[in-house]
Amino acid sequence: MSSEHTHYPMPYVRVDLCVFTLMQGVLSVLLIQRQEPPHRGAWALPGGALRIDIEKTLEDAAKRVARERLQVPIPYLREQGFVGGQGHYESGKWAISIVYRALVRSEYFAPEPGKRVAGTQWIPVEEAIADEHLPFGHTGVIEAAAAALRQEVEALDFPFEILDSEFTLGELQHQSEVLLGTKLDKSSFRRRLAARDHLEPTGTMTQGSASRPAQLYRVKKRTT
Amino acid sequence: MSSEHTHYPMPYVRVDLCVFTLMQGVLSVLLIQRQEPPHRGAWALPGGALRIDIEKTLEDAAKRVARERLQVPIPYLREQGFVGGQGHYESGKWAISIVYRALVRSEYFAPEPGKRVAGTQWIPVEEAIADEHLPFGHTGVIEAAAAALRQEVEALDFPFEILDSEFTLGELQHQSEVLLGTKLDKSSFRRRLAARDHLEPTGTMTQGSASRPAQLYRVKKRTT
DNA sequence: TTAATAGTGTCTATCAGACATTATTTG
DNA sequence: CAAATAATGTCTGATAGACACTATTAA
Repeated sequence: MSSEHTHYPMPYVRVDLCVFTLMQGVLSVLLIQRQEPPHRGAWALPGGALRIDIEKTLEDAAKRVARERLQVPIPYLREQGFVGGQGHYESGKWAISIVYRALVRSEYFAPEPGKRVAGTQWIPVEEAIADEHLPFGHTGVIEAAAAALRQEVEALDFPFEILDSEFTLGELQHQSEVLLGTKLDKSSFRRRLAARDHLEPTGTMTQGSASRPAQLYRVKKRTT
Repeated sequence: MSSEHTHYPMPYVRVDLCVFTLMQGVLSVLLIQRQEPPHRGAWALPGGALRIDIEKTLEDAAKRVARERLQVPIPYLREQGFVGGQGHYESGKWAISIVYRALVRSEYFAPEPGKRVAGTQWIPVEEAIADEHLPFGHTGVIEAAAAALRQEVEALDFPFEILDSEFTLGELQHQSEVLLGTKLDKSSFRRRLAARDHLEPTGTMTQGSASRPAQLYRVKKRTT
């Protein structure tokens, strides 16, 4: 009896990135303009073929995709999910997309069109979701990824990666507000944060801020 | 310039199932004993190669895997996630597992060893998670899937699929308690349920129960 | 009657949001 | 001084859990 995995044809496997940032106070997602078919000229999530000949993990692949397509290194990668099926990428052909999610600081993450990319663009998530024309089912992917991100922020299971290593609670609150798209109450926000017990004061304060100095905090080292 | 997806070697792609049920009041997961290498003889999640030659979607693949390996049809499939990398399935080789989660009623879901399966077994989730010897990283997969399932139940975003089409609130609460592994307060459970507004009374009551008859409920049709 | 479960009401602790107040800096 | 933000306190409304109580059936 033949082994179960002998010589079945395998699908085309891609790794796609859903990279979010805050642009002018709005949660935005990074799209690239495709330089190659299918959907040449269209805007879509950055992604690329999985290269099992040169990498060992899916996360490696996601990082390489960022380097190649966007010419920047990428932190904060989280597994988002998968989509696929026959005709997912090219008509009639089988393809699977493995999707990773990221959140970056736009000051430090300046994507430049790389290999097979004609252009890059941050577009507000709400616009992206409203745009039914995104290829490869990316509209749905972005919607799901943004929901997952916002749920993290609401639970204060926060991607602290996008702040400096030391930050004030005011800065943290502001980031959260922009990510969620709503105002938060200061008192309540701090109470909830304290309950999570993930932060600790550094002992030093901000200086020269034209207002009262604020305590700086850092993320506690995990005792996992 | 060559197209981005020409002739890269692709990984072996599997679809694995994390099927849960309630056995004797304990949340349990279905394992199969492998009849083929790798890990011949070991117990692991049921799964199989993606067959792009005979199916069109990943969900189709998951359903076929259930038919072939377990000889039963499967309802309630949810996307769970992915794992993979070099050596994930066979030493040195690249493989990806697409994982679907399911919850079934053990009275109606009687798996029988199918193709390449030496045996099937329900084992309590806590035991499975404690067992570090499960191959293919399935320990972690089961842990994540059970957490996702329990989160659904806690939020009363409930897999009503595992109940009869008409059921009492007592039955529903009992199912939830077993899934979560904790007792719930009746009054509070009903209040939260009412707030969700997902159920409606059928108008008829249970009969012959040696205790007070209970109102039967059904799931409201979604107005999505 | 008792046993069993259904169904509901009440009390309380918790917690998040609203809002006020005081503190501390620069200009 | 005013303007700005930090930091904290207080009140209130919503909600979940604990618990009690009544209701309705079979045996």
